[in-house]
Amino acid sequence: MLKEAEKTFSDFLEKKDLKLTSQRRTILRVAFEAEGHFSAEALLSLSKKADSTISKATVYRTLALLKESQILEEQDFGDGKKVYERAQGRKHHDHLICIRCGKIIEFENEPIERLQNAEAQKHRFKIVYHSLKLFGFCNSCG
Amino acid sequence: MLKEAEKTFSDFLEKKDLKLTSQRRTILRVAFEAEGHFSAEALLSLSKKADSTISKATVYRTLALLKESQILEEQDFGDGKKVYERAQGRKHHDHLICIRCGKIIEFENEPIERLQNAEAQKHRFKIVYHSLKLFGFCNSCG
DNA sequence: CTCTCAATTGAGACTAATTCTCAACTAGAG
DNA sequence: CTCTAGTTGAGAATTAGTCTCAATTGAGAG
Ligand SMILES: [Zn+2]
Ligand SMILES: [Zn+2]
Ligand SMILES: [Zn+2]
Ligand SMILES: [Zn+2]
Repeated sequence: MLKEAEKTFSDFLEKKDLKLTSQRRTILRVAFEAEGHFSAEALLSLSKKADSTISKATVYRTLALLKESQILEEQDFGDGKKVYERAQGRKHHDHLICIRCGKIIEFENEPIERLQNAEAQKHRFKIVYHSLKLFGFCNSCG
Repeated sequence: MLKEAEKTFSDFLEKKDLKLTSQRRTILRVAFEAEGHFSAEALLSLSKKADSTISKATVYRTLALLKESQILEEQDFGDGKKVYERAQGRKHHDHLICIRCGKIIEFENEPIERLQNAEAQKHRFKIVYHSLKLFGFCNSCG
């Protein structure tokens, strides 16, 4: 999993004449070890544990590259900071977000995806990406 | 339309022991005259034309109240600032957003709404609100 | 291995949307 | 009219994210 992502990332960087630095390598690895959805701030803090000299600017810059290479995906759950999650090698999914406890539930729903495409077609619109978020109360917070 | 909203707003304020001030009245009226999706900044600028003493803080505070009373709905189309649109008296809809020209297309899709509810039920989750945004290229930007 | 240089980095300044503070002001009940 | 809790404007504060720039480094050429 990580190996594949490293390959994807180095190919991506090479294609853009960018360099695979030790900082970029570290941040990618740390992002892969992080579970679920993590913020830039959390990634910075975890990355510093592996290499205390890694800076905020580099984490943000690297996140942009990981997003562009589709290794990570950016999500905005509406709490003022963006979060990221692994995308490469995973199926697309959407989210249920509990507005009381913050719990995130992921789901895959092919029929919805198909209807979204049909709706876009109706407007002669080409979807590049989409975001479906259902906010409310989870089972425990109901 | 505006009359109904004024009634909703004054009832809402009364129920919360808040006052219907001239600033709040002005901002509500200006929001109703504004077409489509507008930012807090745009609403401030329009409100100042009606009453030059209205401040940024009051616009933000009033927007929060209009949102809470469900007269307006807040949207985040991902360009760094939130936008608002009339909600009272309108049907729920979701959005197609062109990532080249910024055009917003609204659509209503009952089957998708039903599938969302079914998906939530599957997780014993109570939806309070949701957001479905399809980003891509519109007809003209294709 | 060394040279070279464009790409990269860390530190911290900066940006911009939104929120907060507080003293002066006012809606509206009585 | 009076009283007072709620409201206001001005600008400071907050904060996620971006930018600047001098020093550093990856990696291809020799
Ligand atoms: Zn989806
Ligand atoms: Zn997810
Ligand atoms: Zn919807
Ligand atoms: Zn809309």
